[in-house]
Amino acid sequence: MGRRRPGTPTLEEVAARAGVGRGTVSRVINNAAGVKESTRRTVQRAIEELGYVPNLAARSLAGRRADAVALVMTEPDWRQFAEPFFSEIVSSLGDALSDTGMQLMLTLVRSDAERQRFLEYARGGRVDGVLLMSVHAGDPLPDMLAEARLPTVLLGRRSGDEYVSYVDVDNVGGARSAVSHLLERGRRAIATITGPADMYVTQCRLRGYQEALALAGLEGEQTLVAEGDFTTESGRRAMAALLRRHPEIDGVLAASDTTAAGALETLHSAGRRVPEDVAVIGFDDFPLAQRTTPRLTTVRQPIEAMGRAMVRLLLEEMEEGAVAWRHVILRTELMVREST
Amino acid sequence: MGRRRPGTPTLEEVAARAGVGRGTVSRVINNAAGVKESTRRTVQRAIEELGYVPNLAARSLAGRRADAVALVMTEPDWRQFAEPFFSEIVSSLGDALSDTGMQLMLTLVRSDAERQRFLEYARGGRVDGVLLMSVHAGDPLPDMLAEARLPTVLLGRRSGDEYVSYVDVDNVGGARSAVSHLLERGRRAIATITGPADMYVTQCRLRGYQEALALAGLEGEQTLVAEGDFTTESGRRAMAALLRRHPEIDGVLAASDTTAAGALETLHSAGRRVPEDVAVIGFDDFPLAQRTTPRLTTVRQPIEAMGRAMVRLLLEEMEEGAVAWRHVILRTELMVREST
DNA sequence: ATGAAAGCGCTAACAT
DNA sequence: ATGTTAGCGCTTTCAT
Repeated sequence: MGRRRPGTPTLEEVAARAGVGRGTVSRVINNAAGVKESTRRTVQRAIEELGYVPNLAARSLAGRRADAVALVMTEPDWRQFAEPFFSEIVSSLGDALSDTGMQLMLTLVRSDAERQRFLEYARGGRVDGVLLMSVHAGDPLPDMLAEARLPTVLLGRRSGDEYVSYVDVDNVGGARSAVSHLLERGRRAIATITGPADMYVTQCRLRGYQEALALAGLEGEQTLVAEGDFTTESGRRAMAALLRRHPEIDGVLAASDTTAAGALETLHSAGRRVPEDVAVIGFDDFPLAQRTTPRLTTVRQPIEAMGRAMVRLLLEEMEEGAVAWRHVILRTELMVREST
Repeated sequence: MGRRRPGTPTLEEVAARAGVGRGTVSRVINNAAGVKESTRRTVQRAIEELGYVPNLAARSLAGRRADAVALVMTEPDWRQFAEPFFSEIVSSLGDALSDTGMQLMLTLVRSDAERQRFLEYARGGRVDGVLLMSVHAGDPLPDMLAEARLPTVLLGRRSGDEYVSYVDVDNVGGARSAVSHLLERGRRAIATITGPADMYVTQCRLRGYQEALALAGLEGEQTLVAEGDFTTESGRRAMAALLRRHPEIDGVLAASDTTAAGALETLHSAGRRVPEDVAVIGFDDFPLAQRTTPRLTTVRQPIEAMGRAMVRLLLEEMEEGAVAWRHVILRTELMVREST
């Protein structure tokens, strides 16, 4: 195939035009020290006049770096994509990366074939590191990347003994404090709508939920637990099922912002008043959902900090050549807004 | 910075191990014809044993192609991201590209700085072509890419005389047939919730809406038009405003699936029955929304075909070196499901 | 401070 | 059918 872009000036032509060596031009475009101010300007003018743009393939080859990192979504059905959580994370990663001069590229891995393709792409040196979102328990991609010694950082972990570098939040603690909060306010029939059962984050939050109940001397009933998948629709469905089984429910811990929104809709339709009859706590509470269905209490995840931490870990791994894994667990915070 | 991955075997080492020349190895990894089956296997064994992976930077440099295309979102506030339409398009692009062996990478351009960064990235040869989604009227990125002679295909156009290659649908016709359909069923007070006013797609659909009314001898009132931004929330808000101004509304044309969903929610809350009191038609109707709020009639966009067409145009431009622009306008289809 | 030169790992054209 | 060779455009010593 004849994919090519002819007529692109090279560094050599710039050097010729500026009457300097190629090394000097290289130093100029990389802002390296040790170039006389006057020559720097001469070179810069030549660059402008020729409309020179560095060839990144050549730079990669010579410099052995890609100046790009991939953010991979392995979500098999990626309705997750639509989560405000997801876009907030992407935003914060973009911000954190913008200082480093690296490009962030999103990649979707929906099948084994795509997983393989991405692996070749990454091992081929097109990215310097990989960030992974929403990893499910059995996902082999982190291991494949680790084996290839590619700097890799997960958002969340696949299990309690995850080794690959990750940034996670204290999900057990977050869930526990949310449920404890409800119990202190006198709620007794507290249900929970979880995320996908094969995600560690789900298990952690469930444990927090159960621990809080146990602390209060209550024993969690299996029928007060409904599985969702972080979407609004799953929140609606799960809430409806819970109400059918337990009309007496007076508190709910939801897996996410959007799940909580779905649950609230169903509660409203069923004529329940919120929070008078039923209090709902979810993880995070984004502006859009707030406008629709304001809640008073949420478990807040420090999304900005999560993005920054992921980038920091990745840079550290890149720096030293992926010889060690690092783990960061950030605190969640129970956020209570006073009703107005 | 010490970003590097040492110990990666090269093609040369593979050649040595297999006892062949580098050319032969190159032919094998590229599945080129003209290699004896026995040597091919010898080489393949050497590749396996060494765990060889081609260096893509070197390949790019020598072959002058990146084997990757970027899908760029320029949406300044990218709640669009959450649209099923968006994920469907990405899916169809992924499918269409998977045959070509090219990587699809999503890129977000949220600011001028990011626009510039992406431009350097693309001009630097990291992608062979660029796909652009949801371009607003004044977006300069398509022109910048065109000037750099980068194969580029837009989804939708910035105006009626767009020149850069694009794939669009017949928005005027789609909107017109939807409104005509409503008129034929006896509706008279038909409102519309549009997309952002600075998008050509919005103007086209509005024109279709007005044309249908004019054909029926009605004159469209300005107050029957409300601006949204494709989101569910904007659908709710706009519908509420419309109902306030025109309680007699008996038909609505919505900008999208999600906008329609929002409008339907508001209608339900207001005690209106759908479609007995008010009929709602939107562009597209995705499974998720269907479950929540089934509608009977939609304007269907051929999303699969749109993705395929975009990839085809891009490949053609790449083939010939971006010497011509191509435009494709796909038909929309009014889809009437019989109520059950 | 700057120029010259040696690669980086691959593809493709040219030999054989 | 396969080996050889000349780049691709840049970064990075090493001289000067």
